[in-house]
Amino acid sequence: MAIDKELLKGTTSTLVLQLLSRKKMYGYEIIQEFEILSGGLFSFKEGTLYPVLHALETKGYVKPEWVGAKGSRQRKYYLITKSGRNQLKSKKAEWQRFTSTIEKIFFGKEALNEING
Amino acid sequence: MAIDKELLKGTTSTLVLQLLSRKKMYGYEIIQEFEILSGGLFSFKEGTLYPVLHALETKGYVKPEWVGAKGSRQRKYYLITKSGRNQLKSKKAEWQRFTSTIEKIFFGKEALNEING
DNA sequence: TTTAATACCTCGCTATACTATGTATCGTGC
DNA sequence: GCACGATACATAGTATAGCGAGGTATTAAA
Repeated sequence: MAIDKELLKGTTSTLVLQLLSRKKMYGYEIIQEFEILSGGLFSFKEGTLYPVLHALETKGYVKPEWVGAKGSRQRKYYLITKSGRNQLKSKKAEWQRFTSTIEKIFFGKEALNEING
Repeated sequence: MAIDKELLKGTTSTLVLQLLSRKKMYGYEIIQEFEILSGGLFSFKEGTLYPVLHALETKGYVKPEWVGAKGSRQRKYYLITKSGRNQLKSKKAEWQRFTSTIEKIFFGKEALNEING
């Protein structure tokens, strides 16, 4: 298995990193944004997202930043790190290798993004 | 989650059905064929494939057929059923919806197979 | 005859995503 | 003022996929 087998199970962490690569966001905001971006096709549940964010933090890919006036609602914003950007780039490349291969098997042709890209 | 969440975890069953849609095959042969088709990018382990084949059989998507002269090596060939072909078609469509969405998020464009296909 | 490849199988482990639940703040309507 | 839904964080328990490790047996090659 030259490709990370985890890719088979999910792209959750990579999707989260992708969103954070554009702007810092807080958990609840990420959940809503995915709902919109996917056109309702899929959504992240809280029980999925928060542990993922904590795991990304542990690995040093994101850094949290509490924002909010004292005594008011606190929002935990996450910022992607340099290491996180490297990880994102690597995982997206892996995604393309994986999907290219699946497309070839499913539809009997080279992946279009290799022909055209 | 309008899309089957299982897709996030794996495309294994669908890949197996895809191979069986072309010709009947036996387990060990499927493992070797995937190794070749994926160019060594990934492979199915026996601990994964055999349970998958049994699950597909339980669902009625494939039917087993023992082949081999009496007293000689027996090979358990699997044949895809009509129901299995319907499932395959449905799952491949689901795969395309899913990857289109991910591509859009990752690379900020409509999936190429929608633009060109 | 020993070894590697072929060919089938199952048990237990790990990791992911989900459900359910808990806590607390904020905005709106009455 | 307060009830209620939306916002915002979090964790515990559950289900399941894929894998590692092990088992059995046949066949071919050294």
